[in-house]
Amino acid sequence: MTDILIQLFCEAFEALYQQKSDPEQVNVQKTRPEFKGDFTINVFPFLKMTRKNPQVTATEIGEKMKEMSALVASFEVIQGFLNISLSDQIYLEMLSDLLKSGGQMVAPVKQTKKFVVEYSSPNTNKPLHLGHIRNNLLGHSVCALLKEVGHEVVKVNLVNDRGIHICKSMLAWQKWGNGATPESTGKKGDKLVGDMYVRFSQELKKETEVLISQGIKAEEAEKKASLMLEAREMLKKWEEGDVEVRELWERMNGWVYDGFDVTYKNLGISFDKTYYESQTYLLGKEIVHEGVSRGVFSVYPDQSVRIDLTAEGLDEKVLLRSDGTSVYITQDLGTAVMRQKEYNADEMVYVVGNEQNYHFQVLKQLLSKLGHTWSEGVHHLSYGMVELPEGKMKSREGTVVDADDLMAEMIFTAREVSDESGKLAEFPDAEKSAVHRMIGLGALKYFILKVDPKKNMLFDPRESIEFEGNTGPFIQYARARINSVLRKTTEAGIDHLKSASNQVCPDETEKDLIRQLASYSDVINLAAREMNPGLVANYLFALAKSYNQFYHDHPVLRENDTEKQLLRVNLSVVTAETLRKGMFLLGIAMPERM
RNA sequence: GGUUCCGUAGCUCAGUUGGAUAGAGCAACAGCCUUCUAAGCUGUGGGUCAAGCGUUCGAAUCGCUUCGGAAUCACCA
Repeated sequence: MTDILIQLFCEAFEALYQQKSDPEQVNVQKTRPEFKGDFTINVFPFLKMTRKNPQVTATEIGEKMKEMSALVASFEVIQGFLNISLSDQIYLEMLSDLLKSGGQMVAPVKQTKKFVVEYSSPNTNKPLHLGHIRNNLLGHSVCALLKEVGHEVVKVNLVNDRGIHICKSMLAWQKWGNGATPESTGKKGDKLVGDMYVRFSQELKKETEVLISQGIKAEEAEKKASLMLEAREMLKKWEEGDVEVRELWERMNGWVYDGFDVTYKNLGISFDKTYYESQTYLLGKEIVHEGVSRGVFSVYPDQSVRIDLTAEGLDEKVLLRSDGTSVYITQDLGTAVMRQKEYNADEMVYVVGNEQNYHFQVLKQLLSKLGHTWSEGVHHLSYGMVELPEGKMKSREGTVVDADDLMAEMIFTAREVSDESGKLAEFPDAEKSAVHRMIGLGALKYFILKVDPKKNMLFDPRESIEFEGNTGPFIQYARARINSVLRKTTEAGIDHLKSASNQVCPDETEKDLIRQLASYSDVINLAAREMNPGLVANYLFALAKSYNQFYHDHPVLRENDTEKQLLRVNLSVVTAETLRKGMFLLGIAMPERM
């Protein structure tokens, strides 16, 4: 819609002043409610070209636009703002187009690309928590958005399955696990392994406290503790391929994956491909060695490999330890190169918390130094931390919010609220719990996704399970009510696939709804470009709110004028579909009734 | 100390190429169900957009400075 107006404006401008106006400069926005009109164009940027005052310029352009197109019904000029009122006919056409396309279609981007998006990236020493939830929801939604606008998307997970952390869990299991398995304890595998990790930390703490009391410094004590030495020894054995260690490692990681699968399934998250660091960590070394031979990286006297990035505003970075082992960035270098070889992507997106901003700056810089032109497409989708009302989550203080527990609580609360209302009373139990799930998870997902990804967010458990106001269930409810209306109109034999005739005049509320519905495609495109699902969430909330206002005083079934009734049915159909599609892009399911 | 990000109503957040009198939700208060699902709708109160200076027709938005908060600057991941 705005595209058409911009074009019309430019044509009118050229016809009037024999000069071309830059379409980029044309600022079209919704007219503020206190003024008459539908869309507003600001003429200030063009005054230098017209050499006339704002009032005259806007009036002249307005008149020309009206003359050139039937789109413009009338206009008003206030302080350099050209407020254009569109004809009723246009609104009916917009609605009819939306209806014909089967609800909502998103205009594809001009240039489609291939994206590889990495998200989730868990460690196998502890269960998924609230922070992972934000990551997973973001990754999932961004992928859905990119696909929706026409890009090709490969969703990948990179599991950090090796390293000292998992050795700690393994060691603790050997020492204090008593042979416990998920089967024998009935515990989820990731939880069991997580418990072992906690146990290790506790025992290590005890040991270091003893050492400290003997006068050894804290840092030293942790390094010298026998448990730590044992863990390191185990890591070494792992790297050497020790059969016993490898077997235990595979067994315990297997438990973790079974546990993760359950959590992912609950959350509705999936991947096209899963990478494991154990299979990729060696690749980075080769790349670093190659970099050395090409003079990109330098070997220092202590045999460590480094690069000086101070000229780029960064610091000196170690790429290989003096003992020749790889560090974090070495691995990421390897996986990036491997992944690019495999997929030849135009864009490589990493959904990773903002604590790693520096890391990704370095990674991109290194890839570029190595001569990989595709490093331009490396993009760190950095998101803010999730904090609790009492502060940051700290595993030491037991304030970490477990993903499984959180989901279960949300669903439980949904059940309570639903049972209290009695709205699903005559539903079979299976269907009821399915709806409770959708509501509970809808609340959780929406609560997290509505916030701008790059900002830190506060997760207040009390607020997250609210089902009123700007929440997921509010939007689900709006659609469930529409469904209810549509069921009844269908029963009454009203054909909602027929467009309303052009005899009807939509009122302001109805026009407002149509305008919002018509902007869906633009919103999705913007959200995809910015990789910001929050834009979709806010749009859907505003749309649901507008529909609720409409619903309140625009009866559908009881409307006697059949043309008006048809218009309202059509509005309801398109709104319901828009809400459903939009929420789908956020990974949120919509109950038919609630 | 260097770098990056953030600071908008009591609380949580919108506000996207700089546009009219800065908006929602929650919380508070007052109304609306014999009428398509009240998980809804309507209204009231609530602001020095952290502070200052600058850029210009116009700044929450851009620049500089200051204050406050966060992250990071590992031979951890």
